[in-house]
Amino acid sequence: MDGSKAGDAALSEFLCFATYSANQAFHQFYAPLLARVGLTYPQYLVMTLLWSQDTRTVGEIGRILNLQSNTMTPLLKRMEGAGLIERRRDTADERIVRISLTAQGRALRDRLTGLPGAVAAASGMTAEERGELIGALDRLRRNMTEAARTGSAQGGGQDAGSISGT
Amino acid sequence: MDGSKAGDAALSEFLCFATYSANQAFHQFYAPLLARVGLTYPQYLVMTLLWSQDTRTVGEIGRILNLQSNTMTPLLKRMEGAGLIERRRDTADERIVRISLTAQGRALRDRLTGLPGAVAAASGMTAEERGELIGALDRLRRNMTEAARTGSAQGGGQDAGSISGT
DNA sequence: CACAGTTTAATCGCGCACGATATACTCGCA
DNA sequence: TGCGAGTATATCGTGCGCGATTAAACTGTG
Repeated sequence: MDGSKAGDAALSEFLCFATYSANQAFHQFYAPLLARVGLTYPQYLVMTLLWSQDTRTVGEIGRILNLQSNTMTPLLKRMEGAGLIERRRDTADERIVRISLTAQGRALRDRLTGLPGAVAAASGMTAEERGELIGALDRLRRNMTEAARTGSAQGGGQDAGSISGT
Repeated sequence: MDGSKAGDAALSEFLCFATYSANQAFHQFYAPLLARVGLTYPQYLVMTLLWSQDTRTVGEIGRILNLQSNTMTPLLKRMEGAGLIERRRDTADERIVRISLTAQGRALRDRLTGLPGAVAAASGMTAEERGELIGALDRLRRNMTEAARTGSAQGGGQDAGSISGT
Protein backbone atom coordinates (compact mmCIF):
# COMPACT_ATOMS: atom_id res chain seq x y z
CA MET A 1 0.00 0.00 0.00
CA ASP A 2 2.78 2.40 0.96
CA GLY A 3 6.39 1.69 0.28
CA SER A 4 7.46 1.35 3.89
CA LYS A 5 9.77 -1.51 4.71
CA ALA A 6 9.25 -3.57 7.82
CA GLY A 7 10.80 -1.74 10.74
CA ASP A 8 10.58 1.81 9.53
CA ALA A 9 6.81 1.87 9.67
CA ALA A 10 5.58 5.03 11.37
CA LEU A 11 3.75 4.45 14.60
CA SER A 12 0.82 6.39 13.19
CA GLU A 13 0.18 3.50 10.82
CA PHE A 14 -0.03 0.92 13.58
CA LEU A 15 -3.57 -0.12 14.38
CA CYS A 16 -2.43 -1.24 17.81
CA PHE A 17 -1.09 2.22 18.53
CA ALA A 18 -4.28 3.93 17.38
CA THR A 19 -6.23 1.65 19.74
CA TYR A 20 -3.76 2.18 22.57
CA SER A 21 -3.93 5.96 22.20
CA ALA A 22 -7.71 6.13 21.88
CA ASN A 23 -7.99 4.08 25.03
CA GLN A 24 -5.65 6.45 26.85
CA ALA A 25 -7.71 9.41 25.66
CA PHE A 26 -10.89 7.80 26.99
CA HIS A 27 -9.17 7.18 30.29
CA GLN A 28 -8.03 10.76 30.51
CA PHE A 29 -11.55 11.96 29.84
CA TYR A 30 -13.19 9.60 32.34
CA ALA A 31 -10.68 9.67 35.17
CA PRO A 32 -11.28 13.19 36.53
CA LEU A 33 -15.07 12.87 36.24
CA LEU A 34 -15.11 9.50 37.98
CA ALA A 35 -12.65 10.70 40.62
CA ARG A 36 -15.30 13.18 41.77
CA VAL A 37 -17.43 10.26 42.95
CA GLY A 38 -14.44 8.20 44.09
CA LEU A 39 -14.33 5.71 41.22
CA THR A 40 -11.61 4.59 38.85
CA TYR A 41 -12.41 3.55 35.32
CA PRO A 42 -12.34 -0.25 35.85
CA GLN A 43 -14.39 0.25 39.00
CA TYR A 44 -16.94 2.17 36.94
CA LEU A 45 -17.16 -0.77 34.54
CA VAL A 46 -17.86 -3.10 37.46
CA MET A 47 -20.50 -0.72 38.82
CA THR A 48 -22.15 -0.50 35.39
CA LEU A 49 -22.41 -4.28 35.30
CA LEU A 50 -23.88 -4.43 38.78
CA TRP A 51 -26.33 -1.60 38.11
CA SER A 52 -27.76 -3.55 35.22
CA GLN A 53 -27.80 -6.80 37.19
CA ASP A 54 -26.91 -7.00 40.85
CA THR A 55 -25.15 -9.90 42.58
CA ARG A 56 -22.70 -11.64 40.32
CA THR A 57 -19.72 -13.85 41.01
CA VAL A 58 -16.14 -12.66 40.71
CA GLY A 59 -15.64 -15.00 37.77
CA GLU A 60 -18.68 -13.73 35.89
CA ILE A 61 -17.53 -10.12 36.16
CA GLY A 62 -14.01 -11.11 35.19
CA ARG A 63 -15.18 -12.96 32.10
CA ILE A 64 -17.19 -9.99 30.89
CA LEU A 65 -14.34 -7.55 31.46
CA ASN A 66 -11.65 -10.01 30.29
CA LEU A 67 -9.90 -9.73 33.65
CA GLN A 68 -8.63 -12.52 35.85
CA SER A 69 -8.86 -13.00 39.57
CA ASN A 70 -5.42 -11.51 40.13
CA THR A 71 -6.82 -8.21 38.87
CA MET A 72 -10.39 -8.62 40.12
CA THR A 73 -9.70 -9.54 43.73
CA PRO A 74 -7.76 -6.43 44.78
CA LEU A 75 -10.03 -4.22 42.67
CA LEU A 76 -13.13 -5.61 44.37
CA LYS A 77 -11.51 -5.37 47.79
CA ARG A 78 -10.88 -1.68 47.22
CA MET A 79 -14.51 -1.23 46.17
CA GLU A 80 -15.60 -3.10 49.28
CA GLY A 81 -13.38 -0.84 51.37
CA ALA A 82 -15.06 2.17 49.75
CA GLY A 83 -18.44 0.80 50.81
CA LEU A 84 -19.77 0.33 47.28
CA ILE A 85 -20.11 -3.45 47.21
CA GLU A 86 -20.21 -6.50 49.46
CA ARG A 87 -18.21 -9.69 48.96
CA ARG A 88 -19.78 -12.85 50.40
CA ARG A 89 -18.75 -16.47 49.99
CA ASP A 90 -21.52 -18.63 48.63
CA THR A 91 -22.73 -20.89 51.44
CA ALA A 92 -23.47 -23.81 49.13
CA ASP A 93 -20.17 -23.64 47.20
CA GLU A 94 -17.51 -21.95 49.23
CA ARG A 95 -15.18 -21.47 46.28
CA ILE A 96 -17.50 -18.80 44.91
CA VAL A 97 -17.56 -15.17 46.06
CA ARG A 98 -20.72 -13.23 45.25
CA ILE A 99 -20.52 -9.49 44.67
CA SER A 100 -23.52 -7.30 45.40
CA LEU A 101 -24.17 -3.59 45.62
CA THR A 102 -24.60 -1.75 48.90
CA ALA A 103 -27.20 0.99 49.21
CA GLN A 104 -24.38 3.47 48.69
CA GLY A 105 -23.32 1.64 45.55
CA ARG A 106 -26.83 1.75 44.13
CA ALA A 107 -27.14 5.43 45.00
CA LEU A 108 -24.01 6.28 43.05
CA ARG A 109 -25.86 5.52 39.85
CA ASP A 110 -27.91 8.71 40.12
CA ARG A 111 -24.80 10.83 40.26
CA LEU A 112 -23.52 9.53 36.93
CA THR A 113 -26.62 9.51 34.74
CA GLY A 114 -25.17 12.10 32.39
CA LEU A 115 -21.84 10.44 31.89
CA PRO A 116 -22.61 8.19 28.89
CA GLY A 117 -24.17 11.20 27.18
CA ALA A 118 -21.18 13.39 27.95
CA VAL A 119 -18.83 10.75 26.56
CA ALA A 120 -20.96 10.34 23.45
CA ALA A 121 -20.86 14.10 22.91
CA ALA A 122 -17.11 14.25 23.52
CA SER A 123 -16.54 11.54 20.92
CA GLY A 124 -17.78 13.93 18.26
CA MET A 125 -19.45 11.04 16.47
CA THR A 126 -23.03 10.23 15.64
CA ALA A 127 -24.70 7.23 17.24
CA GLU A 128 -24.42 5.43 13.94
CA GLU A 129 -20.72 6.13 13.60
CA ARG A 130 -20.15 4.99 17.14
CA GLY A 131 -22.10 1.81 16.49
CA GLU A 132 -20.01 1.02 13.44
CA LEU A 133 -16.80 1.68 15.32
CA ILE A 134 -17.91 -0.57 18.17
CA GLY A 135 -18.66 -3.28 15.65
CA ALA A 136 -15.24 -2.97 14.02
CA LEU A 137 -13.45 -2.99 17.37
CA ASP A 138 -15.40 -6.02 18.55
CA ARG A 139 -14.52 -7.89 15.41
CA LEU A 140 -10.88 -6.87 15.86
CA ARG A 141 -10.90 -7.98 19.50
CA ARG A 142 -12.37 -11.37 18.63
CA ASN A 143 -9.82 -11.93 15.86
CA MET A 144 -6.86 -10.87 18.00
CA THR A 145 -8.01 -12.97 20.94
CA GLU A 146 -8.44 -15.99 18.70
CA ALA A 147 -5.01 -15.45 17.15
CA ALA A 148 -3.41 -15.06 20.59
CA ARG A 149 -5.14 -18.22 21.78
CA THR A 150 -4.06 -20.37 18.83
CA GLY A 151 -0.62 -18.77 18.80
CA SER A 152 -0.73 -17.95 15.10
CA ALA A 153 2.73 -16.38 15.12
CA GLN A 154 4.42 -18.88 17.41
CA GLY A 155 7.41 -19.33 15.14
CA GLY A 156 9.74 -22.31 15.31
CA GLY A 157 10.87 -23.65 18.61
CA GLN A 158 14.35 -24.04 20.00
CA ASP A 159 15.66 -20.70 18.76
CA ALA A 160 12.86 -19.03 20.67
CA GLY A 161 13.70 -15.47 19.85
CA SER A 162 12.94 -14.33 16.39
CA ILE A 163 9.73 -13.35 14.69
CA SER A 164 10.86 -12.96 11.12
CA GLY A 165 8.91 -13.26 7.94
CA THR A 166 5.18 -13.06 7.79
CA MET B 1 -31.69 4.42 18.88
CA ASP B 2 -32.45 1.67 21.36
CA GLY B 3 -34.75 2.13 24.28
CA SER B 4 -32.13 1.81 27.00
CA LYS B 5 -32.30 4.32 29.81
CA ALA B 6 -29.16 5.91 31.17
CA GLY B 7 -27.59 3.54 33.66
CA ASP B 8 -28.86 0.26 32.36
CA ALA B 9 -26.86 0.50 29.17
CA ALA B 10 -25.09 -2.76 28.45
CA LEU B 11 -21.34 -2.54 28.50
CA SER B 12 -21.30 -3.94 24.98
CA GLU B 13 -22.75 -0.66 23.75
CA PHE B 14 -20.02 1.47 25.30
CA LEU B 15 -17.49 2.69 22.79
CA CYS B 16 -15.01 3.14 25.61
CA PHE B 17 -15.36 -0.51 26.55
CA ALA B 18 -14.90 -1.70 22.99
CA THR B 19 -11.71 0.35 22.80
CA TYR B 20 -10.53 -0.85 26.19
CA SER B 21 -11.12 -4.50 25.28
CA ALA B 22 -9.54 -4.26 21.84
CA ASN B 23 -6.50 -2.71 23.45
CA GLN B 24 -6.30 -5.56 25.96
CA ALA B 25 -6.58 -8.08 23.12
CA PHE B 26 -3.69 -6.40 21.29
CA HIS B 27 -1.65 -6.47 24.44
CA GLN B 28 -2.36 -10.15 24.98
CA PHE B 29 -1.30 -10.89 21.43
CA TYR B 30 1.89 -8.82 21.56
CA ALA B 31 3.08 -9.58 25.09
CA PRO B 32 4.21 -13.20 24.67
CA LEU B 33 5.87 -12.50 21.30
CA LEU B 34 7.72 -9.47 22.64
CA ALA B 35 8.65 -11.30 25.84
CA ARG B 36 10.73 -13.66 23.73
CA VAL B 37 13.08 -10.79 22.90
CA GLY B 38 12.76 -9.23 26.35
CA LEU B 39 10.48 -6.33 25.46
CA THR B 40 7.19 -5.10 26.84
CA TYR B 41 4.62 -3.43 24.61
CA PRO B 42 5.41 0.20 25.54
CA GLN B 43 9.10 -0.61 25.19
CA TYR B 44 8.41 -1.93 21.71
CA LEU B 45 6.73 1.36 20.83
CA VAL B 46 9.82 3.25 21.98
CA MET B 47 12.07 0.93 19.98
CA THR B 48 9.92 1.41 16.88
CA LEU B 49 10.33 5.16 17.21
CA LEU B 50 14.08 4.88 17.63
CA TRP B 51 14.45 2.43 14.76
CA SER B 52 12.83 4.95 12.43
CA GLN B 53 14.87 7.83 13.85
CA ASP B 54 17.60 7.37 16.41
CA THR B 55 18.50 9.78 19.19
CA ARG B 56 15.50 11.63 20.50
CA THR B 57 14.81 13.43 23.75
CA VAL B 58 12.67 11.99 26.52
CA GLY B 59 10.10 14.69 25.91
CA GLU B 60 9.89 14.03 22.18
CA ILE B 61 9.20 10.34 22.71
CA GLY B 62 6.69 11.12 25.43
CA ARG B 63 4.80 13.58 23.23
CA ILE B 64 4.49 11.02 20.45
CA LEU B 65 3.32 8.27 22.80
CA ASN B 66 1.22 10.63 24.94
CA LEU B 67 3.19 9.67 28.03
CA GLN B 68 4.73 11.94 30.64
CA SER B 69 8.10 11.82 32.30
CA ASN B 70 6.72 9.97 35.30
CA THR B 71 6.03 7.05 32.95
CA MET B 72 8.92 7.58 30.56
CA THR B 73 11.77 7.86 33.04
CA PRO B 74 11.43 4.46 34.72
CA LEU B 75 10.54 2.80 31.42
CA LEU B 76 13.66 4.19 29.77
CA LYS B 77 15.78 3.27 32.77
CA ARG B 78 14.63 -0.33 32.46
CA MET B 79 15.49 -0.29 28.76
CA GLU B 80 18.88 1.17 29.61
CA GLY B 81 19.36 -1.60 32.17
CA ALA B 82 18.53 -4.15 29.45
CA GLY B 83 21.26 -2.65 27.27
CA LEU B 84 18.91 -1.50 24.51
CA ILE B 85 19.39 2.25 24.77
CA GLU B 86 21.65 4.90 26.26
CA ARG B 87 20.54 7.95 28.23
CA ARG B 88 22.84 10.97 28.04
CA ARG B 89 22.31 14.49 29.28
CA ASP B 90 22.75 17.07 26.56
CA THR B 91 25.96 18.95 27.20
CA ALA B 92 24.61 22.24 25.87
CA ASP B 93 21.29 22.11 27.78
CA GLU B 94 21.57 19.87 30.78
CA ARG B 95 17.83 19.68 31.31
CA ILE B 96 17.54 17.48 28.25
CA VAL B 97 18.22 13.73 28.23
CA ARG B 98 18.91 12.22 24.82
CA ILE B 99 17.97 8.62 24.14
CA SER B 100 19.89 6.63 21.56
CA LEU B 101 20.04 2.99 20.53
CA THR B 102 22.90 0.71 21.45
CA ALA B 103 24.21 -1.82 18.92
CA GLN B 104 22.13 -4.41 20.72
CA GLY B 105 19.05 -2.21 20.42
CA ARG B 106 19.59 -1.75 16.70
CA ALA B 107 20.13 -5.49 16.26
CA LEU B 108 16.81 -6.31 17.89
CA ARG B 109 15.04 -4.88 14.87
CA ASP B 110 15.98 -7.87 12.73
CA ARG B 111 14.35 -10.26 15.16
CA LEU B 112 10.97 -8.55 14.87
CA THR B 113 10.63 -7.89 11.16
CA GLY B 114 7.63 -10.19 10.85
CA LEU B 115 5.71 -8.79 13.77
CA PRO B 116 3.72 -6.05 12.01
CA GLY B 117 2.74 -8.57 9.37
CA ALA B 118 1.70 -11.12 11.97
CA VAL B 119 -0.41 -8.52 13.74
CA ALA B 120 -2.00 -7.43 10.48
CA ALA B 121 -2.86 -11.05 9.72
CA ALA B 122 -4.22 -11.64 13.22
CA SER B 123 -6.49 -8.62 12.90
CA GLY B 124 -8.38 -10.43 10.18
CA MET B 125 -8.84 -7.16 8.34
CA THR B 126 -7.68 -5.89 4.98
CA ALA B 127 -5.21 -3.05 4.78
CA GLU B 128 -8.02 -0.79 3.72
CA GLU B 129 -10.22 -1.76 6.64
CA ARG B 130 -7.34 -1.24 9.02
CA GLY B 131 -6.65 2.15 7.50
CA GLU B 132 -10.24 3.22 7.97
CA LEU B 133 -10.28 1.99 11.55
CA ILE B 134 -7.05 3.85 12.32
CA GLY B 135 -8.62 6.98 10.88
CA ALA B 136 -11.74 6.63 13.00
CA LEU B 137 -9.73 5.94 16.16
CA ASP B 138 -7.47 8.92 15.53
CA ARG B 139 -10.46 11.15 15.07
CA LEU B 140 -11.95 9.77 18.27
CA ARG B 141 -8.71 10.29 20.18
CA ARG B 142 -8.43 13.88 19.01
CA ASN B 143 -12.02 14.63 19.98
CA MET B 144 -11.75 12.98 23.39
CA THR B 145 -8.46 14.70 24.15
CA GLU B 146 -9.91 18.06 23.17
CA ALA B 147 -13.00 17.44 25.31
CA ALA B 148 -10.86 16.38 28.27
CA ARG B 149 -8.70 19.48 27.86
CA THR B 150 -11.56 21.96 27.72
CA GLY B 151 -13.45 20.08 30.42
CA SER B 152 -16.67 19.83 28.43
CA ALA B 153 -18.52 17.97 31.18
CA GLN B 154 -17.15 19.90 34.10
CA GLY B 155 -20.56 20.38 35.67
CA GLY B 156 -21.34 23.09 38.18
CA GLY B 157 -18.98 23.81 40.97
CA GLN B 158 -19.39 23.62 44.72
CA ASP B 159 -21.35 20.37 44.79
CA ALA B 160 -18.45 18.75 42.96
CA GLY B 161 -19.88 15.29 42.75
CA SER B 162 -22.62 14.78 40.25
CA ILE B 163 -22.60 14.41 36.53
CA SER B 164 -26.27 14.50 35.70
CA GLY B 165 -28.01 15.55 32.56
CA THR B 166 -26.35 15.50 29.20
C1' DC C 1 23.81 40.82 37.27
C1' DA C 2 19.56 39.33 39.73
C1' DC C 3 15.41 37.28 39.83
C1' DA C 4 10.87 35.59 38.20
C1' DG C 5 9.05 32.50 35.12
C1' DT C 6 9.47 28.59 32.02
C1' DT C 7 11.12 24.15 30.52
C1' DT C 8 12.81 19.37 31.20
C1' DA C 9 13.25 15.34 33.89
C1' DA C 10 12.86 12.88 37.98
C1' DT C 11 10.49 11.16 42.30
C1' DC C 12 6.65 9.33 45.08
C1' DG C 13 2.42 6.89 45.84
C1' DC C 14 -1.49 4.41 44.04
C1' DG C 15 -4.24 1.46 41.06
C1' DC C 16 -4.57 -1.53 37.32
C1' DA C 17 -3.07 -5.86 34.51
C1' DC C 18 -0.85 -10.07 34.07
C1' DG C 19 2.29 -14.43 34.59
C1' DA C 20 3.10 -17.77 37.90
C1' DT C 21 1.69 -19.98 41.73
C1' DA C 22 -1.06 -21.34 45.88
C1' DT C 23 -5.16 -22.67 48.41
C1' DA C 24 -9.58 -24.18 49.22
C1' DC C 25 -13.34 -26.42 47.72
C1' DT C 26 -16.32 -29.70 44.73
C1' DC C 27 -17.09 -33.61 41.91
C1' DG C 28 -16.51 -38.11 39.85
C1' DC C 29 -15.14 -42.54 40.28
C1' DA C 30 -12.89 -46.61 41.90
C1' DT D 1 -14.61 -43.74 51.60
C1' DG D 2 -10.97 -41.64 49.79
C1' DC D 3 -8.29 -39.80 46.08
C1' DG D 4 -7.30 -37.38 41.73
C1' DA D 5 -8.99 -33.92 38.54
C1' DG D 6 -11.08 -29.78 37.90
C1' DT D 7 -12.85 -25.15 39.49
C1' DA D 8 -12.99 -20.50 41.95
C1' DT D 9 -10.58 -17.27 44.16
C1' DA D 10 -6.43 -15.36 46.26
C1' DT D 11 -1.37 -14.07 46.62
C1' DC D 12 3.09 -12.35 44.93
C1' DG D 13 6.12 -9.77 42.04
C1' DT D 14 6.80 -6.73 37.98
C1' DG D 15 5.71 -3.08 34.79
C1' DC D 16 2.92 0.46 33.15
C1' DG D 17 0.27 5.11 33.66
C1' DC D 18 -0.92 9.11 36.04
C1' DG D 19 -1.70 13.05 39.67
C1' DA D 20 1.05 15.75 42.50
C1' DT D 21 5.24 17.46 43.56
C1' DT D 22 10.23 18.50 43.27
C1' DA D 23 14.61 19.80 41.35
C1' DA D 24 17.64 21.55 38.24
C1' DA D 25 18.71 24.24 34.27
C1' DC D 26 17.66 27.75 31.06
C1' DT D 27 15.50 32.43 29.41
C1' DG D 28 14.10 37.03 29.44
C1' DT D 29 13.68 41.45 31.46
C1' DG D 30 14.98 45.25 34.05
